Amino acid sequence: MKPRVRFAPSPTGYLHIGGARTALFNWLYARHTGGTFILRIEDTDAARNSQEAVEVILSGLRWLGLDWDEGPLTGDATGASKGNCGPYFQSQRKENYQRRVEALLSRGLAYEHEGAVKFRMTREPITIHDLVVGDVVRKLTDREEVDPDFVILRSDGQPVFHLVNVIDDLEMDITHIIRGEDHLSNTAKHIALFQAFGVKPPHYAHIPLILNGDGSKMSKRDTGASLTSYLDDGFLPEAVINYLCLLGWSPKDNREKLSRAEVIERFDLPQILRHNARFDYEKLLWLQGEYARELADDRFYELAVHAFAKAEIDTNKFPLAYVKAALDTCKGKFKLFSELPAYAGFYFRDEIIYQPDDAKKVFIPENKPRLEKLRDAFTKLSENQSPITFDQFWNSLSRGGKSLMGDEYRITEDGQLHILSPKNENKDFHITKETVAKYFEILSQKKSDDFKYDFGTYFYRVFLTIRNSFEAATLELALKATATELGVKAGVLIHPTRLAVTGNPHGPSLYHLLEVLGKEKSLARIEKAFEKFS
RNA sequence: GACCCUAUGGUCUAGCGGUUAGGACACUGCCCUUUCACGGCGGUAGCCCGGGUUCGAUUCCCGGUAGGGUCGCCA
Repeated sequence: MKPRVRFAPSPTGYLHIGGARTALFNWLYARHTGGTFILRIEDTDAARNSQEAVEVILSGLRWLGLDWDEGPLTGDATGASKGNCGPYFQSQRKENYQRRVEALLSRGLAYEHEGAVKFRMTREPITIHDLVVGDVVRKLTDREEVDPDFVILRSDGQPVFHLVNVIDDLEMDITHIIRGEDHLSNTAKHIALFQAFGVKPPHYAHIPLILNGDGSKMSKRDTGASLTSYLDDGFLPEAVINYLCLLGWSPKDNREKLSRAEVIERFDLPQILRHNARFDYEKLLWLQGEYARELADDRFYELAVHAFAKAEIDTNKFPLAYVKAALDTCKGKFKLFSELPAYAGFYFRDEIIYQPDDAKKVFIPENKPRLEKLRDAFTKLSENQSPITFDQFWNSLSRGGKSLMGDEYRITEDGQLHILSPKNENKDFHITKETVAKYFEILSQKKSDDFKYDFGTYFYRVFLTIRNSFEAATLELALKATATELGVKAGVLIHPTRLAVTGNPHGPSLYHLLEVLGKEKSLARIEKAFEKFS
């Protein structure tokens, strides 16, 4: 018999990233084995559930490309579905539960208690044969020793999770239950229920949980907990899928970037890891960059236009060829589509918006390994020569002219510790607006010393208008020649020009963006910038 | 409190009774480079602790510690 697996979320209004991975692993197992992937909505808590909340789940799974073979087609609990084991909403399966509970009652396996119905739970330890964790012997806890029985029907007549979960898995012929490890302890109850119904329990596979970057439990409020946030931030579903595969599962051959088909081929339950994994946003971002770079043009344009639209930039007002040419200069240069409006908005805006200076700051909290090292060192010193201040600590690091890690340190007045990377005077590659302002100044001085014309007018008119062609290659040659003529490095011309035209010290290739932007716009912006800066 | 799971650099992981403990992200040095990004070549950093088994333990066993989960008329 082919495996039948299911993803059974509760519609709470959002899809947890951990839930998405549970869905993914179920889906992968079904696709790998040629089995069936079922989506079931556990909406027993009527007060909390809504059609919108179900839609969030459906759209999330669709975005990830996790198609289900059986399950609802819309968020409407009474609406259409596919598959022979419906309905796939628990709110529509009440009679089944009632019937099953009555059977248990009549056989003395359950009993009424204060208006509710409780299941007579065995007091013996139950062994769970888990495909990931191995055999687990679950004993009763001290509280359960007092009363091992648990409620299966509330006093208001509503069935409880443990009951409905088991009944549906039973009636839907689920063969493998792949779910989060948070259910491992509960599994003993479920096995006991299956046995009470006279059925052999399905196979279990409990997968490790996803934790926050700091190792704490990822809860609803944590950033990145909701799948929707990845869609909103402009992530690609293939990047998210790939990353999720790598959390708690390994192809075991050092591959990191795997296509969907490759994962389906390799995926199996025994390779699932047994320990929880922390969510590493940086690594996801890396994969995002990998996939973003190799996006097919059509899809790239579509996503880019959408990203601009979200930032209220209407690219449709521009000729299609212009939009495409503009976007071509950006491809492979950014990772998240949410970055695009700030990165390339200058192509489509009349006014230049001077973007905030995003030069990298070397501030200790972003530098965890070192921070921990420093903390260790500080702790040791504090223990040995207490009391010690941060100043003394720093002095000890600097003793003999060498710092601990070969870097310079500085402690500010508020006690914050900063690391200053060694300065390299030969490098001016980290362009900030400050640097650019300096270049403007150099250019202004050139004007008074060497030229009798207004510099901005002179240089840019000559450089940009005298040429017949306004093409990237020509522009590059002309600019470099002019720099030589002026006796300055090319960067002294390049960076002010970039800032003038784009409003950003970083961006696409200057020559290419000038070509796309065109002579008129480029010149107008340059002149305006000279008024502003010089 | 009880029960259950887990433990390889900062993070995700590969691996093995004898290895120079491998890869990726991040960090970092150099090269390339107009910036950003990409790419190339390097670097820092790891087997949680204590016992036991063994000629030998990161690997097997036990204990501790730490992290996570569960013990609901939530799911």
